[in-house]
Amino acid sequence: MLELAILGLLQEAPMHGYELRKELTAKLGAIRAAISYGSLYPTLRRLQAAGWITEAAETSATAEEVPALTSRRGRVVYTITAEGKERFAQLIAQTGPETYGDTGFGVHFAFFSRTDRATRLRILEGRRRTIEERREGLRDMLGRAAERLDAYTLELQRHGLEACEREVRWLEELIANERSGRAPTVPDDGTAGGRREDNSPPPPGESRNERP
Amino acid sequence: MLELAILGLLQEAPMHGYELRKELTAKLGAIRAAISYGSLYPTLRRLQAAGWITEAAETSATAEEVPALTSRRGRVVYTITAEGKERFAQLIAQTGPETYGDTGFGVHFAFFSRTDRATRLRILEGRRRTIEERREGLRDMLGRAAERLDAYTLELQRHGLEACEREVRWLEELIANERSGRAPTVPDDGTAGGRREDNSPPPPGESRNERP
DNA sequence: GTGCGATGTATCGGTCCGATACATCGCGGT
DNA sequence: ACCGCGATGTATCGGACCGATACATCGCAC
Repeated sequence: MLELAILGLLQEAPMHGYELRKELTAKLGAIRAAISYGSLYPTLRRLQAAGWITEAAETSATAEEVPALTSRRGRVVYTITAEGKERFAQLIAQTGPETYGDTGFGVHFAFFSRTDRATRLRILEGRRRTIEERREGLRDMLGRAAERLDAYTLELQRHGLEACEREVRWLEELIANERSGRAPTVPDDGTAGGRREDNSPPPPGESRNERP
Repeated sequence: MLELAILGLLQEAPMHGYELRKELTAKLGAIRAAISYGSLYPTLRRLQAAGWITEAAETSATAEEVPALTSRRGRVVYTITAEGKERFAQLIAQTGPETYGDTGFGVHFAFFSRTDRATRLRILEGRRRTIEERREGLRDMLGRAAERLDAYTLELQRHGLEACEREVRWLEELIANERSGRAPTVPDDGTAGGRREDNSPPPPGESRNERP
């Protein structure tokens, strides 16, 4: 999952680790708290070893006049390679069970503007199915097995059930929008008129593989 | 987290691994999908090594007449020890930052009927604070940094923000109920009259440490 | 001039997951 | 009468990710 997210972000611009973490946190803020460096750096190492990204030490730009002298450990800037872009396209298009879990779905969704519409629909529907199953499980629990659980556990289930129902409704809307070829619109937060009409996702057709 | 959940469940009855997993999944169904055996068995081993639980192989009850002959690998039943109960009480009462994360909070909440009221309040308020901070982060993002993000990411944030707002409201209700000494009541699902008036949590005072 | 918070890179131990393997039991289909 | 197959049941292994920790530099406020 981290691999996908990193590849996706580096496609927008080269970055160093710290910056990458901040962008990651911004983009995935709704999903997970913050990515740990204990995950980030080893993953960057792995991606570099695989050839998906290259790392370049940032030197003082002019020349290496004073190399020693408080050996400045410059920032390491990571850049995605052509193979990395291919890898990203492959990862973003392939959907498995983990694509529909909370984290997996969130990461995929965050890169929907780089995903073709067919895949977007596949993912949204898979997610809906997953949540519907979770919802049914909770409903069963609140029905049949209710007397085995204490009041607090029951309340937790109730709250979880409600969250499931809301998410299914949200997904329905997104799916309807996708089918009609529209951008994701805010459902209506009281003030009429959408948020902004530019920066909409690629109108139906292509999406990935615009030239570097 | 798993440690706490296992100790809590075994306090209700001795169980073998498979059963434990099912109960765990039932009790925490609203929080996480299902506990992996790859976590469960190693944790059980660890708990046993620490002396919090004991494991007893289940033999055929009558006698070991036919010991060989398709060596029946009986189920292993785990039982909590007195030290284990102490450990549970300690874990349930101690609150740290991880208590307020999604998983940590869910597990603690699921055992609220074994938690004293002061601790319940502390946890609910800590959780509220955590969610409020997440909410503020999302609001900032949707305000200041909105133009840097694409429409899909924005929509994800919006949905996350709404979830935060709902959870804060839910927590407010729970906190108010705790303060007034009432059990968690269903907010009103249309049909008047509560679900069931028995099995309410311990009225104000004691809660843990009822004799075995 | 000095402390201190933000920036920045990096490792280590530990928790938990997903895939996999293997064995038994009861039941329905043929 | 037999067979398969899904539920029950125990267990391991590699890998992903986290939290704590360490260490160094920069800019700026006091």
